[in-house]
Amino acid sequence: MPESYKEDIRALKLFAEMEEANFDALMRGAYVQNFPPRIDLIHEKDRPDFLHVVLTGSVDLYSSWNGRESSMATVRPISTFILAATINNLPYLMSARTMERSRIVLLPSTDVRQVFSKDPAFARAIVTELAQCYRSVVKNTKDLKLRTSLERLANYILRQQARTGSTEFDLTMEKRRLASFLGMTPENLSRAFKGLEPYGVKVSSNHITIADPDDLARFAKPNPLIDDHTT
Amino acid sequence: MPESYKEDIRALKLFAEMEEANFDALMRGAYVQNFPPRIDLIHEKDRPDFLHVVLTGSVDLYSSWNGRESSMATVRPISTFILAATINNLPYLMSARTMERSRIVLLPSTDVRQVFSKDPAFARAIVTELAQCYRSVVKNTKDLKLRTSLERLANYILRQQARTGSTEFDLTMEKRRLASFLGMTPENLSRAFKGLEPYGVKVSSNHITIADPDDLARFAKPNPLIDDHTT
DNA sequence: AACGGTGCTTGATCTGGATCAATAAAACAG
DNA sequence: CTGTTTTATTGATCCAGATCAAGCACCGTT
Repeated sequence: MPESYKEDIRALKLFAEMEEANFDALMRGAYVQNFPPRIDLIHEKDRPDFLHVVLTGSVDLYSSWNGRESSMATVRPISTFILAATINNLPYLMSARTMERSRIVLLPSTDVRQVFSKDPAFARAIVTELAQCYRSVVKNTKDLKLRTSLERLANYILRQQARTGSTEFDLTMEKRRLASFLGMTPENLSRAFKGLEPYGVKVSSNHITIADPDDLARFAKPNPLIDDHTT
Repeated sequence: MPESYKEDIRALKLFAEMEEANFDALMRGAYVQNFPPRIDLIHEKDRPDFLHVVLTGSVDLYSSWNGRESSMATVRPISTFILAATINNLPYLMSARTMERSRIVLLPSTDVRQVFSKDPAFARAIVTELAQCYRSVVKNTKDLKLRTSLERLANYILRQQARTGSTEFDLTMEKRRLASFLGMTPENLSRAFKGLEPYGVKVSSNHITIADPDDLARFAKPNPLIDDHTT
């Protein structure tokens, strides 16, 4: 594996503090792979053979039941998925597919578990990471249970504004996937965008413009305990 | 603190493997408290002063936004809440109140974090615990996004059957709280119970009887990746 | 027993969002 | 480029579930 990839991975908080020797051991079994768009990487119920690290591109985590399907989260560079299954050696709860052309590192699960059990710094880093993941899912559940779909969309737009630091941005995923992620149908997302026009949200194709963020925020009532995914 | 409580706590997987000295240090700062029903223990947004351990009774974790409220989970003996906030020293995402008379141990967060950073066995146990918590919330999200309210209720009843090992049992919480937990209104829960009658579910007051579990399961289509909260 | 409070149920109505259907607009393959 | 497939939009309709409004059962208090 190219040295520069290793540096990218080592830069992650998760791997930053661990012992050099252990990191090397992890990297020895690792390999990189490039995937085209819409390729299934893992499938729920499978056993966690590898811990995945997204270097470029993006990955959609989704779940299915009884013929229905729902997008659960998007993984963007540089970060890992799905850590919890790997650590506890239990079946994946979600499937993963590339959203675009993506470069992904595969770390054998057995290696990860082995290093985890002998490197305290790595174990502690995993704790922090998992705690953050847990908190993100809780926030997402609050979003789903406490808000209407229009409110969820409004807050999603405000989060994107915060992320990009601009009142104008492009959607990072196709609308049907955004709809699924927000727990609604594509038709309804279309109408929801219309429903936010009175609050100054303009949509053309996948480009969003927010005329007056304060106006939108008065409607959306964003809350760090739901919308700030950094804490 | 009575010695027997310490033993109860030590019996938890979370504390079982840690060094004696560290466990003692944790227990030195700990104290037990008895709470009447419906007492608020912690409030979302507060800082995590204590890791809580429920010894007896039960605790409801709930969240609020914009005047709305929703039950997120129930904590039963013997287990801890809310670990993630304590470890990362970040504000609680959920509030907690006793559902009935409850005995609860309070462990100062600073002690927990201190022991966490010097006891590898404890750190590893926390990883396992957090990974499990994470997976539970993901399962809950799948339940919410992939199922109708009737299906959620049907699967909830089947989970209770599995938990109690009997086709007859009493609901462990009042119906209004169950409704909130399942993401519906009390009125709708009432009607949902009626809607399950054709599948052999009998309800009288808070007592549930399942005439034919297979019949109910054919409708509910339970799935371990959503309904088995032990893995 | 009478009282007031709270939670549960039931009916009537309303509405947010899903579904169905049709068209338009992209994205893609050959 | 052309035809094909997928996605997005829009309108019409439908339905699950929320809300509103009584009435009822239960429960602890006096």
